[in-house]
Amino acid sequence: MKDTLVEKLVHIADMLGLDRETVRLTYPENHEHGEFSSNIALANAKKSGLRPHELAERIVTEFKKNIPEFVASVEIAGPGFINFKIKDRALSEEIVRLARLGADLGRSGGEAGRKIMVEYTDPNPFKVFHIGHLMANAIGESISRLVEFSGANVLRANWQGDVGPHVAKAVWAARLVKDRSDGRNLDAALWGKAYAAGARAYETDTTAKAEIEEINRKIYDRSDPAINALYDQGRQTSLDAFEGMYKRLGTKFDHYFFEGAEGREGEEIVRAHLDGGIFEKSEGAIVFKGERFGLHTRVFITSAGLPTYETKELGLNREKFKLYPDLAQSIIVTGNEQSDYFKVLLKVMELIYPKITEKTKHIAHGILRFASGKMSSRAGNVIAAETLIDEIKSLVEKKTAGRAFKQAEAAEIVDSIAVGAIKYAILRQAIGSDVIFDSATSISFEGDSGPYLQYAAVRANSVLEKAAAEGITVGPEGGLEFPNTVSPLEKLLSRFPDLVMRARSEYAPQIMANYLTVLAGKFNSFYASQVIVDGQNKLSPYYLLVTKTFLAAMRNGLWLLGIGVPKKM
RNA sequence: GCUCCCAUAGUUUAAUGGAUAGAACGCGGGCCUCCGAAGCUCGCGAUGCAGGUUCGAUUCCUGCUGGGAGCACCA
Repeated sequence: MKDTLVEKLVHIADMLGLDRETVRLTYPENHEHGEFSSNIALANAKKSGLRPHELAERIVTEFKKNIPEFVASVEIAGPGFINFKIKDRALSEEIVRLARLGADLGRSGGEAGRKIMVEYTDPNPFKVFHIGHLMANAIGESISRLVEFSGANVLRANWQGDVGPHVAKAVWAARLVKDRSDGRNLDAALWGKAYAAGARAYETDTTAKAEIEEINRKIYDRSDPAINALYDQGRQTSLDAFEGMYKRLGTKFDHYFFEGAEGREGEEIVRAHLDGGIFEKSEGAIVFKGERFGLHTRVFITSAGLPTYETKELGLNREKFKLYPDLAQSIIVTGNEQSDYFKVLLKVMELIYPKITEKTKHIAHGILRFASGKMSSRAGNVIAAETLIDEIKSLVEKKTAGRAFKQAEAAEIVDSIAVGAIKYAILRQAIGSDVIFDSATSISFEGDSGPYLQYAAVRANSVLEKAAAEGITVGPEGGLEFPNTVSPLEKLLSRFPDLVMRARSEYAPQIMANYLTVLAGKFNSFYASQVIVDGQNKLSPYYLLVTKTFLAAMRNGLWLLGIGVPKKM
């Protein structure tokens, strides 16, 4: 319906000599303003030399010459808005149409054939998978799924620092621990502690600092068998632990890139452009002077001859397009503390390989902070993702204590609710600003929360199950009885496919999160205002059809946020 | 010091330059002999300050105030 109206308005805009780019339809907040609204007359009044109201009248006159069947009325309101009201019957029929789409509701083919890589999470082996990684993962996964729904072929990528000073610090400390513990291997948590211990020693102990720097070099050139063995074991242990976390979060990566490999590729690029005016030598290091572009200077090769993160990333981004020359877009999700760094990197990339750079997009997110409670962030205190999830899990367990679940399904339900609660808290607001996660009060499972959405979906599912048990059919497509007036639920539900596209094009999961919250509220009101499953009511099959469409929208909408719908809760 | 980002009810936040700034938590009322009350329903309550652009500014521009981040061999 929206597409048909836009098409017609574009046609009229062309006829009247208006800017067709200004043709946009919005959903008015006030339902008295109809289902769709256009400000085209306001936007073009000045250029056309007419008053907004006069221009609106001309447009409406043209529009009425051939009015689409589903339109109930067209009115000019306020300063010159054109408001469209849709027939209730047409909205009901739209719900029938959406119901037929089933699991494909919201999918479109606009980006079919496009290959898009999304890089996110990026934890470093030897260090803990912390809540920053959790946040990046939630956002990156949701963006990946939004892109996937538009028909593109998404390649999920993970970029991990398996070499560098942080690794040397961990290996240095691990060596000492191993000497004292019968040569037993360290698990992922101990490796995380080893890193922290090594990092402290590096700051305070000059002997340790020298040893760590030597280990760093040995890791790069793999010259010491004992170090190699320790390093290989630690790397694998960390990566295995990360896989467990991805499974829990519902992410599966297609590609793992490592700094060890890309660093060598990056070095070649830097050395190849050393005399080309991009890089220069300074104090023994090779640097890029960004000041001439309004940026800052960054080191690419250290005075010790080792590549820095920037060089490794230079290799990485070329490698992505070497692997997939037909990549249409490369999206990189990181924390916003890297925003300025990325500006420098993208400038260097633009100077070296402009075509790749055009297709590369950096998305920056904020950090997860805690207002109060035992997880409130103290300086230098890194919170493991697992700690947060377990904390929320225990809250969920308390909350669900009164519910009778089978032992086997209880664990799955609690995990689904806990992860859903955390993901929703991250995705409900605009990417880029910090998420304030108050572990004392804000993890309520009421109102604006993941569990609220899951609850509405579970409830809808239980209604449908009851109908099936009572043998009431869900909206037979021929001879379905429609109500005279449609509820706000159907109106909102009909926007779902359009909202998915908007969330995708703006890289904004929060558009979906917000929409689902309002939608769930409308369903809850719908549910409260009449009995849906009622063998005596001729409208019951229609109500069930609306419920079915609602559930499909919730399932797909929550899936786009990376949140599952439990069977019960 | 320089650069970037942010500022909306008590709190956490939404709003492709548009109409009466939308929610949630909290607070105060009402609703379970009816499909799951983790729900529904009614009420109170907000655009940091000063200018500018515009028919129209939470949104764009300038300054100020307050907060966060980054700025040479870390990632």
